[in-house]
Amino acid sequence: MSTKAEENYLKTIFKLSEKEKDSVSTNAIAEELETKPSSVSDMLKKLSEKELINYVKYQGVSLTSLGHRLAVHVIRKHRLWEVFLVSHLNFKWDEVHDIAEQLEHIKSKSLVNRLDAFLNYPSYDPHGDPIPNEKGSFPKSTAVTLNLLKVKTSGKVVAVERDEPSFLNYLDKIQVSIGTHIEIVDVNDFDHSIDVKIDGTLTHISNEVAQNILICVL
Amino acid sequence: MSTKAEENYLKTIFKLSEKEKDSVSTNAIAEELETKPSSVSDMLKKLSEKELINYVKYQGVSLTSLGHRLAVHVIRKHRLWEVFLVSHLNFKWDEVHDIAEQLEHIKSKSLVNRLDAFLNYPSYDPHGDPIPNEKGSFPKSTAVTLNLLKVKTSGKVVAVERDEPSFLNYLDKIQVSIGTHIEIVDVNDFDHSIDVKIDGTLTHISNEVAQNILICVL
DNA sequence: ATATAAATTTAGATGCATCTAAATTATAGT
DNA sequence: ACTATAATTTAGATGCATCTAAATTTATAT
Repeated sequence: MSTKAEENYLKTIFKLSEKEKDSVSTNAIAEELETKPSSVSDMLKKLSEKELINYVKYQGVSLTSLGHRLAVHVIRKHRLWEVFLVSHLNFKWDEVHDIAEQLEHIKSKSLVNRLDAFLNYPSYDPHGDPIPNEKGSFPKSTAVTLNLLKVKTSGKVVAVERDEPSFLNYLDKIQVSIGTHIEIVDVNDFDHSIDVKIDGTLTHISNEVAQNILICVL
Repeated sequence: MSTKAEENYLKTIFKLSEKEKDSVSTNAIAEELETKPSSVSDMLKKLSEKELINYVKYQGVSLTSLGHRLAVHVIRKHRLWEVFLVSHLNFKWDEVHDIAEQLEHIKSKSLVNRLDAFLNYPSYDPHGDPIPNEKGSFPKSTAVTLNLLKVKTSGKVVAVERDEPSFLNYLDKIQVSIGTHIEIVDVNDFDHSIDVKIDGTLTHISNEVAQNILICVL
């Protein structure tokens, strides 16, 4: 049986593995989990003994297939609970992350799958993140981040890559949500910020924000 | 902030306080929580320092008003989640206790109250146990345990006092559920077992089982 | 009233998850 | 190739929740 801390480490390693090529570094994990590298070392040793990660000292880590399965299962639970909180308890999309962080660790063979059925097998959570099915496979998506689009192209927001209320509240303010249509009007070569048209109104968006908005080009 | 273990101790002390007159003993808590009396002593010291219980060494404990509030709040969460599991996720009444034991520890200012609203402010959980409202007050009930009824009296099952699947499955088998009408046909003076009529069919019930079925006399 | 039994607490240990400080290993620049 | 710096690991400590074994207090029974 896995502890809450172990599950959080696996989730983090999974997340970092998507960006970084092969192996994930101790420091990267420490930063993501807001803990000390020495604590990470301790935990990596334990996860390695449980055969949840491949770990060679000083060389970084990767998930074993067992670890990968567990990580995906925790992510599945997190995202399904987020759907429940938003669609049935009327939470806003910036309020659900912290609660889902707790709910994702509830252990029950049937709870997740019944919740999934109750919610009608959703494919995406309120932030547009894909929800793996019971077998662990994710729905396919061909989205690109907003900062990569060329002038005059346009598309629909399908997901955002950050959960912090500060980010989500900013999106609310500039009227960006899942499904919003965005057109690139101009790209600033200096700071890579962009001018976009959202619902007919012109808005200026920094590169950092654009990097965290996923677009499906039409 | 209270830990899971602390909350479980408070819940247990609350439960035992209902039966026992004034104070609850260390051994009683240990037995209920399936732990050692020495572990209980340790925890009582901590709960006392946090002013959640009144504790005098060797004299047993009682909840302070702060401890009482916290215990009732955890019970509220437990019972609301049970309602959700049965009425929306189609769990059976013998399957929900263990999951609710985990869900009751989720911390969020608004989650409980939103769940309460979503469920339409239920007054009783699937086992007939009263659900305290946001302020902590329980719905009134005038029920008595089945073993106390006289021959020829009858009433409706309003609650059961145990959560174990073995007990609940037995009730399912003899067709007893919340709302079932029961009539006392005969009382056996020797072992205090009773003959009852349930839905027209005669059934023999042991005193121990009868002690755990709550009846509202008609 | 006092010995014996029962209940309770203390002392000392364990496992988990974390920390700080120190030691070790890897990496990058010249 | 060598050294400075960065990354990582080890050593040793802390707090939590638990345990066993031993000591202490309370209750009981003659």
